[in-house]
Amino acid sequence: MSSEQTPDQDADATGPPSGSTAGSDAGDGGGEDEFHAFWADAVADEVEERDPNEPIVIKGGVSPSGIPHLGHFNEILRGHFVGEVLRERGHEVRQVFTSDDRDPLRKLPRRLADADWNVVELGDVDAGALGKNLGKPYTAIPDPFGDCHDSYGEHFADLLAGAAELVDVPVEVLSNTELYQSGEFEPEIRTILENVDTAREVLSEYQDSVDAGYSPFRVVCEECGIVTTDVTVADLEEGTVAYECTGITAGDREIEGCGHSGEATLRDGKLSWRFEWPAQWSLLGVDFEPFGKDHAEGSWPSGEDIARNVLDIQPPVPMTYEWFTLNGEPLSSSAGNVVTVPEVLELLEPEVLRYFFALDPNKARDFDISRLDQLVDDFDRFERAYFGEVDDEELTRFAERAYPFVVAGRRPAASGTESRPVEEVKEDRVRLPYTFASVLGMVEDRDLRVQMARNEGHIPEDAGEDVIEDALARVERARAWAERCDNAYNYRLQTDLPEVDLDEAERTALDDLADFVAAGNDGEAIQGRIYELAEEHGLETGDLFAAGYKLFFDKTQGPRLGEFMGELDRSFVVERLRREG
RNA sequence: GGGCCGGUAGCUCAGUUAGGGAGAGCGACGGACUCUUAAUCCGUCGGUCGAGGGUUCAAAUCCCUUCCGGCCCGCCA
Repeated sequence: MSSEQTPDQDADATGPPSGSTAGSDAGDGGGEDEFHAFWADAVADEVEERDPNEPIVIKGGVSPSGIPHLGHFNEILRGHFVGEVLRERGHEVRQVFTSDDRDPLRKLPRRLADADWNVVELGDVDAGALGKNLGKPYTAIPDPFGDCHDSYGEHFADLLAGAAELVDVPVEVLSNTELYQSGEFEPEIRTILENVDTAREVLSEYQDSVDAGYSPFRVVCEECGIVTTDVTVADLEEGTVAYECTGITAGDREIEGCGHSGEATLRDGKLSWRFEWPAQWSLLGVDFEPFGKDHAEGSWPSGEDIARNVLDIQPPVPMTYEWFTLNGEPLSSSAGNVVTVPEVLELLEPEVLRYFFALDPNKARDFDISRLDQLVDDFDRFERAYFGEVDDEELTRFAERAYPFVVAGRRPAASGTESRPVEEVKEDRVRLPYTFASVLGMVEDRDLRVQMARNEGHIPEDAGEDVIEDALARVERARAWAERCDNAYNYRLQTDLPEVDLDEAERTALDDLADFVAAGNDGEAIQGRIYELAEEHGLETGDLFAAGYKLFFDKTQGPRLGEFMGELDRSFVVERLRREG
């Protein structure tokens, strides 16, 4: 489970899959542990050791508290890779994702996103109306963007599911609220309430505040709608509880209750998180669940205990993932340090993003947008390693195993819930180096981009049209990256003559250069000629280059000028050098 | 205070499962291309493997201690 408010998690770390780290070295299976180059295989081993029933159930979950961001994708993609490995081993796998949407809204997020991922500030919606819903379940709060969804909770759960589909991970989203309302959760709630003394005893070992008055079940007040905690069992046989709406504590502030006293059924409330999580395992038969490191020392140990000693089930195989940072800072919805999946997919291919999550979950990583070129380069190298083109044994072992899962996601089939793999491994695929792609992004013309790529040997002569099209797709993304970061690749060939202020020597030098270009010399020759002309006209080379850059890019720096001009239409270059248009 | 996870080159990271050569990419620097101008190619530099101790013929890897960072041990996810 990932979380809602806090600096959200994300990183990765295979936690101590129960078997691997701590515990079980003493166990039976010594010797059968195989080395795996891909962590998902090691996790899959552990899942298989449980002798799970088919289908194997992999779960994740999150509170739909606000904009789904990249951190939440640990929850989805870590499970996805394990699921894919298990499928490959012949198992039937069901990957579900609970929207923990009966959780109460504890504070208003600073920013929201509409159904099309447009991020808006809290002030752009009716914050006052939204603020009246503190303490109420997400599914009991109106969609802040009007009627696009039935509730706040559904709005953000839907965004998350949509984002998962963008990276070809189909997840089955289950609403907690529905599980409660439909009565599906009742058996677990009953078991816990029937054994409430044991339940308290178990949890009290992990939480000091648990005393004889603690109720694992909370009720949504029929009067004011908040999730209140002052609950006592009235008649378990009838399935009713009594409550008094005394309010709840949300972070540093108290949400006042209305004081109403009433009775409610087991469908009208929710289990506290520490019980809800194991109850989900029980109800859904969960075999594997990844979670952020915040849970590793908190709710996981108590959940495991509750599963065994209150619900009498075997807890799932756990996996802790480390959180990652964004641009060197913790992800934080409140501080605004978040990036969404659609945003990221404007900058790189889905498989590169999937690759990021295929790396060791146990290591905290930084998702640094200013250096995405490095991530993409790493992915390209990883890809080449799969095809045996990299002299690196370790990387090759990892790539041979993980690459097919990284490039091949799944999409729902036309009917039913079965999914199918997409994106076959393509051997003839051309990947333009990312920074080179951003150089191509300086020009608009598609044919010119192709020609430049061919000249540099990045596109083979025999490349088919579809291969070229695929390769060019990266140019738009690299272009978007250069613009977003406004970095050394953010130059744009100016279609109209920029305003330039040149001195006499510069003008004559440029005129001479125009003649040289007009005579049909190629890019390399032009590049050389610039140096000669600078000398002949008593100019600093830097000044002449700057004049050239000014003419073509309206900046004082740019890519290798001569070669670049050599790629362009000759008459255009000549005209531009003569400041004629 | 207790616990979990990390710490390997300027940067991003492999390598720790099972002890034996300290590695890659990028960057930087140098060079080539008539050329100081971010796309190509060649080369070089670059690390007390956070620190200290122990075990061992041999430790980045195992053990102990310790420093730094993140997280948990309240709430909540």
